[in-house]
Amino acid sequence: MALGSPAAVVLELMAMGQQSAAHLGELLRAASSPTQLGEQQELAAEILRCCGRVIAKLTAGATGGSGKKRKAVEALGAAAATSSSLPVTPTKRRARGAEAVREITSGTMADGFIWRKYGQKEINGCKHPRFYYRCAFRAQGCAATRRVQQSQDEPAAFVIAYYGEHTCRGVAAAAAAAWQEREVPPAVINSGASTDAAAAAWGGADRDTASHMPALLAVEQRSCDGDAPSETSQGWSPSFSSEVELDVAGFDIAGADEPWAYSSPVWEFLNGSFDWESVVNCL
DNA sequence: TGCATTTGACCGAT
DNA sequence: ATCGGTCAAATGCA
Repeated sequence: MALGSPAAVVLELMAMGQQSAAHLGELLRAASSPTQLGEQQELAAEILRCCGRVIAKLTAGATGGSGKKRKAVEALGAAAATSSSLPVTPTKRRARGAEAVREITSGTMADGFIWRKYGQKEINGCKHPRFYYRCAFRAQGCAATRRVQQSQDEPAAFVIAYYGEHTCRGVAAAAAAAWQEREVPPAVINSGASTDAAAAAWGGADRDTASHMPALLAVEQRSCDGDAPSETSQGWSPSFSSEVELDVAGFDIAGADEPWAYSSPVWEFLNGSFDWESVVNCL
């Protein structure tokens, strides 16, 4: 299945849905009374099953998918097994082993947010290094960070722990609105090949900067003052300058000429303009 | 030349 | 003392 093809888009969306449903299940378990629990849990489980069936169908129907890609898909399915816990107020230096706001296992590093890498560390007892990212809108006061660790036994999977809450959603949403007003022409989907798991997880380019546009950001909007990203010098200006390559949930978008211009099948899905007919034909 | 990324150093927690 | 998280100078790329 070609990366960026309609079927790939559906696969990606289903994985996102599966992840969300799993998270919802967690929340329900925590918030519901025992009497409500059964029905709500069943509903969440039903969503998971539906997503799972679509993913299974698409995976089975995929032509010539590499082993690596398959693994990534499997890992996405495994992402349903997520856990959430207590919120943590970010401090300058996080206490070792401090609990993440959310921790997931995913076949992709794409999560709809824009991250900037600020560190990498070899961790005792881990084959793979650990990556540290913070939100690209740190200058606007967004304190969200995440820690990415390639899974020991499943190289195509990444354990992603999130710390702090995003307060930059309003910025991204405003940018999205601006984009829609401008009716940017269709962007080019970059489906470049990748060799290692990390690169694959980024959808072909091992670049985290400006790579994951707010598919999720636009869903949940929260205000955050500040305009375009502006932090500079020693690196806190997100790289949405002239030639931006964007990647929404794993699909690279090249050719946008606006800092916040982005277009992708995933985005089309989210704003309701997705071409379902092509998907049906594809299947 | 300006930018993002890399990587060794630093610092706080255990 | 050790380990993990962050900082920031050095480096590389467009």
